[in-house]
Amino acid sequence: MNPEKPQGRGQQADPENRLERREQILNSAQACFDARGFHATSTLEISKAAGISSAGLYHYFSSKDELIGALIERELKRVLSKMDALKHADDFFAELEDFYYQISTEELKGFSLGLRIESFALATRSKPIAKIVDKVNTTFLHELVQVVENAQRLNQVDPTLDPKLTAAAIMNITWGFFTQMCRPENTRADYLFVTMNLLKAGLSTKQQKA
Amino acid sequence: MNPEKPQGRGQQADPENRLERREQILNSAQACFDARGFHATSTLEISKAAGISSAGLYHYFSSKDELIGALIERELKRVLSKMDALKHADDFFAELEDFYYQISTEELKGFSLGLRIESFALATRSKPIAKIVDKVNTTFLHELVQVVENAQRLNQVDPTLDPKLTAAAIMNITWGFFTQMCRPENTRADYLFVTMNLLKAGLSTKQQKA
Amino acid sequence: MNPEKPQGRGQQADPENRLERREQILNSAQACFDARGFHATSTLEISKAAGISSAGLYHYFSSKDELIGALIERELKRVLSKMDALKHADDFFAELEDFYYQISTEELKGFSLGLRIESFALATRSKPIAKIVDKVNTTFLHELVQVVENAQRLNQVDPTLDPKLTAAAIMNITWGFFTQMCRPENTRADYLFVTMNLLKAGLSTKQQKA
Amino acid sequence: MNPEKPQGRGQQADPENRLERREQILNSAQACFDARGFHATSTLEISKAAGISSAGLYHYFSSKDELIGALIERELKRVLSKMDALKHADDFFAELEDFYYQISTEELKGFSLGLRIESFALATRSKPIAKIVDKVNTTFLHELVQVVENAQRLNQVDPTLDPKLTAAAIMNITWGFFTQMCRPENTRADYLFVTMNLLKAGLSTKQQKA
DNA sequence: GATGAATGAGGCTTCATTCAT
DNA sequence: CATGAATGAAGCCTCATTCAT
Repeated sequence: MNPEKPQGRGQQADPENRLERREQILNSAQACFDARGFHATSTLEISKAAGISSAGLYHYFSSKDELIGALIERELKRVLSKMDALKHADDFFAELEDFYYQISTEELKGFSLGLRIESFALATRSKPIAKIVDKVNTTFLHELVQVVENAQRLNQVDPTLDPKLTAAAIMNITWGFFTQMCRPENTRADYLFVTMNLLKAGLSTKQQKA
Repeated sequence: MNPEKPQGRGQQADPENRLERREQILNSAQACFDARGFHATSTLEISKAAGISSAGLYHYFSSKDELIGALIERELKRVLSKMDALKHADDFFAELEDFYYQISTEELKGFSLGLRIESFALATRSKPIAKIVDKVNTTFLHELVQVVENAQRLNQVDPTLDPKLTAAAIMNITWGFFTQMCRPENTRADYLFVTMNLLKAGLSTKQQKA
Repeated sequence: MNPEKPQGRGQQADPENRLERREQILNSAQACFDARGFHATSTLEISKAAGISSAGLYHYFSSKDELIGALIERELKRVLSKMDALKHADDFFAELEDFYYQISTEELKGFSLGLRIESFALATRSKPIAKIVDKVNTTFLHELVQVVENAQRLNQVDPTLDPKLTAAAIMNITWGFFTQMCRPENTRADYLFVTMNLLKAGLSTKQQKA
Repeated sequence: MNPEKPQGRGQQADPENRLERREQILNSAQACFDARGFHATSTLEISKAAGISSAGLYHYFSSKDELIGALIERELKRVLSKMDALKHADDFFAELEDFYYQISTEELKGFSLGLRIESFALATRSKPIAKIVDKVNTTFLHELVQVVENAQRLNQVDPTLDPKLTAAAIMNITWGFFTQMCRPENTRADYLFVTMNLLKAGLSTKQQKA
């Protein structure tokens, strides 16, 4: 209203601006959570990191839990975007390995592995978070089904396998990999190798009868 | 007065008594943690559940973290004791499936799966807990190696496989299973099936060359 | 509603207000400490006396120790302000006697003598407090040097004396006086007399050679 | 009673033994207090250092405050014993300087200077401790009077001075010295020099009219 | 929309002391 | 006399959230 105070890029009720700010806050929050975990990070820390007042946070998120939920959901989108490559992969197993590799080195710039596990743990205790985590998992699983079907079309994954169960198998082993990668004593190379071996042995089209 | 309950104030010349009491506290604590998680359970709750004063807790554990650590360690022992069956199994895969089955139904009367995941998450944030979790994992892995070697001797697991990497593969998939079982939407039967299939396909002795 | 008391919740755009509130808290804290000592006064007592919640205290001071430190520092300023009179005194010894008199009757409205001694005792045990107490002492000593130099210029204090050592002597005897005044059985008049005599005998310009 | 359990040097109701044990406890307590101060030292620490149970402590002292009181009183005796040398000194000022020197280097093996100040501070807050500290001071002052009278007899201290007031002056300056010595930034040599100078100037027999 | 102040509730821990044995 | 266990009371501090401006 006051032309003398345009405050940066405008701060009016511009709805786009609002979303942008929200995103910034999520970024700051993610950095804090990554560093110290959900529980150990206070809303004050987050607001400071985001450059707002602690009350300001509540204009964008109605509670800390909501913020965490939003973060988990956003993270899903980020991961899903990486799945297109998988869905249209020519070499399914190679692409999958690359996917694991990226996630475990956090090249995805998303959640740290620790936060991923923490989300799961949190879901055990908080209904709202549980809802979101479940939704994320369902979506992810659903995508995996498509990935599997594509790989079956290419005859890289055994076409006789049930796509849903196969997706579940991948999900299973993927989370196992995440879990193990959380402990720094575990060597990534080894676990990546082992993980892929298991998947190849279990899923790939058997060629012995040719 | 009641020789079965020499508790209350005063000295129990019996050093065994102390350990027993400690164990009782661990039990109460486990129940609380199982119900509400590590973070949401207060030391006051635990002490109440254990029938002591809040201060009394600190005669047995020097901090909440130590208590949690002791619990995690105790849990390891419980699980390890179940591994003897695995080590001397005649039918490795059948026994393993039973092991998973038990753990996922908590027939082991140990940690809930949620707590297992929570331990992992906690380890990411707390050095002391990390130490204990790592120790637990190392021990568990070490036992798995022996389990694998036995299964190889029986020619049920492919003898050409490296025992250590194979144990890691089992570890990986086991934790994946735990993780998935934490979400009630996931059907145990399905995941158990999928998990076992993956392991059988990946590890069992190939007979195609006969 | 009352423009004189814009307190309560909400933002006081006035940054001065914050300092004022801080000062109020310091006043309340000082009263409590004076009455019961540093250790025996709880943060709750202080906050009640200041009319805030226990948590509110921590908006102004990050810990009880910091509060104590701030108090000690503030006290220094109060005392220093009284030293101008000394620095520009026409009759050094008379002015000094008055200074002692004031301090020992707490006309300075500052720390009670007990608190002064307690600060010293605390400094022996707490590094942060030690730092502040040392700074206070150094400043005080430094001022005393100037006081001495002025008195030497007036030929009331022997000009051949080393100003620094002389200041130390005054410091020494001053603290001795404080200490003794803490015990109510000691008569102020006597000790004031004794203290001044010692100082006069030790410091004043010798005239016997005239 | 049981000849099989003579427990070291006998533990029967031997009253002498009791006193010995008490003394041992006082020693341990003093060490703890010296290291951490009265407040920061817990009765548990003391009992551990003394090699008794925490309940055992209460067989010898009815409370922590009583223990502290006993310690302060014991300390007085130790210091008093060092005053004989002063009372019969040939060279009063030299002997006094030595006395200061010893105390400030803790060659007396008694209280640290910090504890001395702390005692004073404590006396401001606790009636029972106040009583003891006052008694200690009175006794000490009384002894000083005799010391002064002796020095006057030797014509080293001006015989026209009132012995009581003179003793008070020494007391004053002594405590000032103690206080300053508590802060490590203050050089002992300087303060010792200054202290002695002040005393000599203020108290010694004036010879200018000879 | 934004803020700094304020807070109720609660968390973990410590301590001096007592009691039954 | 000696002890280990037990505890009530309290202490300091933190946090998610709200309110007045």
